[in-house]
This record gives sequence, C-alpha cells and structure tokens, in this order.
Amino acid sequence: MVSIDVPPPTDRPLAVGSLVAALGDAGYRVTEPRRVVGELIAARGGHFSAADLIADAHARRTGIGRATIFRALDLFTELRVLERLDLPSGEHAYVPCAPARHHHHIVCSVCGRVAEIEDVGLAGTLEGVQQRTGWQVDSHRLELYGRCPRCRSGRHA
Amino acid sequence: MVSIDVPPPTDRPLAVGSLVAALGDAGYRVTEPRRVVGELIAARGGHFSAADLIADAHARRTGIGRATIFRALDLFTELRVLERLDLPSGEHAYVPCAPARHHHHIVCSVCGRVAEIEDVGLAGTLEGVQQRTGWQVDSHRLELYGRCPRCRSGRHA
DNA sequence: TTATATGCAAACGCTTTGCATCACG
DNA sequence: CGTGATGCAAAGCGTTTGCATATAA
Repeated sequence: MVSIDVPPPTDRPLAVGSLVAALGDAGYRVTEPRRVVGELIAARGGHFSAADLIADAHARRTGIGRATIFRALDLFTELRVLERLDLPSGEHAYVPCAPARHHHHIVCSVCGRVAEIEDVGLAGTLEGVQQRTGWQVDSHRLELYGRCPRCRSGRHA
Repeated sequence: MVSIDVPPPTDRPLAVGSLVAALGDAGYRVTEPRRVVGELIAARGGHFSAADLIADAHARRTGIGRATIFRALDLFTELRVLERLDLPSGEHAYVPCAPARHHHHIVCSVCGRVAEIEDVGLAGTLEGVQQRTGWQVDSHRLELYGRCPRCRSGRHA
C-alpha cells in the first residue's frame, strides 16, 4: 500500500492548532510565545529556517527572542510535529508534519512547498542492499527535490 | 614520531594518490599542505569532520591552518573525490569517494566506516512517486545508517 | 504558589574572509 | 618570475546557555 499525503487543498500542511495542541497533549505549558511561534510556522507554506521565523517574529513586533524560538523549534521537533531536514545547499530547514509514522519529504525547488510521502516502497530496496552488501541497514534518510504540480504546470521554466 | 594509521587495503575507499592526483588533473596546484591533507584524509577509515582533520593536522605538528583545511575540503569536494554528508545528528561529515556516477553512502553507526553503494535501484521507485503525486522528481538524497559486516559480527550489541 | 518558560546577552562552535607572505609551476 | 596558495587572526554565522524575571497551571 502506498498512500500519498497530497498537500491539503488549502496549501497548509498543518493547522496551527495541531502544533499547539501537541504541546498540551504532551504536558508542556501552552504559553503565549509558543502559540505565536506556532502561528508563524503555520503562516509559512512550506519549509523555513530558524532565521525565517526569527525575522517574522521581529517583523511582527512580538517580543519573542531568538532563544525562545530555537527552544520552541526543538520542542516541536521533539513532539514530531516538526521535522528538521537538510537542503541540498547544506542549510537546515524545518517542515511541519503530522506526527505520523515513517515518511519522507519532497521539496519544491521553485516555491518551497513541501509534501509528505507516506511510503515510497523502500523496504524491498533496502533489503536488497542489506543482502548484497552484508551491511545491516538500521535507518535511512531520503529527501526528494523537484517541482510541485503547481509550479510544474505553468510559467516556471 | 607519528605514524599514519593506514587502514587495511580492503577498507580504504580511496588511495591518497587519487585525492592528490585529482588536483593535478584539474589544473590546481599540488602543494605541500594539500598533499598532507590528502594523507590525513586517507589515514582516516571512514567519515570525518573538518574538526577531525584540523585536530590531526595539529597533532602531527604540520603547520597547516584551519583555513587551508577548509579550503582543501572545499576543493576536494568540488572535484568530487570527497563528498559532504549530513549525519542524523545534524553534524556535517566528509567521506572520500571515487568521482563516480550517482551513488549513496551507508554509514556504520558503530565504527564510522562508510561504504559507497552504486545503485540501490531507486529509479523505479522515484518514477512511481512522480506518477502518483504529480510532483516532478529532479533529485534526491539517500543516506543509509546501520552496521558494517565487521561490527555486525562480534562483540558489539 | 511553584515549577517552567522567557528574554537578554554573552558564549559557543564551525566556517569564512582580509591581507601580507610564500612557493608552485 | 607571477599567479595562486598559505597562515594568521579577526569577523561572521547559526545556535546554545546562564541567569534573573515573568507566567502558566
């Protein structure tokens, strides 16, 4: 079975509530700064860097400091509603996601949107590697890059 | 006296010569510092960080500065005899490799050794993703983590 | 009320850069 | 020789931490 998590109709990978709710569910305090960080994350369509959020927070004149943002990002990541990934450029980026089971991401190199891919069917491939190489494959990271349907059809080269 | 710990022939992904040779082939100057950095890289069995090499260079009392090491790493990377990869921890690591065609790496979580995997047969998988999602898949990064045959058979848990 | 979270600023580690000097080709 | 590479030190990032204060529960 291969189910694809097509980006929601609206564009928004994850509702603000999900992020904040995860806090409460896990027994963490739902504070104002964390709520705001959640909003800022939701306000961005796709992946973003810590610097992006810090800039957003500053632009919106919230009094939130860098440290708090980094701490919130760590927290959300720990709660698995956020995932940290490495762009080909070597930069770090975060992407909101449902705390689901193992999945991968595909990043649009034009607009930055990110979609989750539930299962690409790697199990067999990895099994093959294991048998051919003698290595035991414990985990893996797969990141895909390309163009989303929207950017694909249209003016973009 | 500091003798270089040359890994057994079977383990060595790339000979010192290959690194240095790549310089000449590409028209870059083959300087003493670059030669030494090449040796230091070859002396390490698997992946390593820039900090590792800097420490090695210092320990061996070569007069090579940080900047030169970073510049050499960039150069080797550009020549594709070295590849930069991201460990799950988020750290950056370098791994020597033949300037071959597309390949992946598998990193041993016990000893740090790295092996190249020429082809895991991802083409079909990616094609499938493309068709099911509507996204155009341009590139990808796959990194595998596990245990090498040596660490697998033995005392290690 | 009290453990937690915050903001600030300073510290941090990694990487890059400016510049005078050096050395490969 | 002349261009390109080096070493040093200082600057530049992105990120973390110590600590007094503020706040959610």
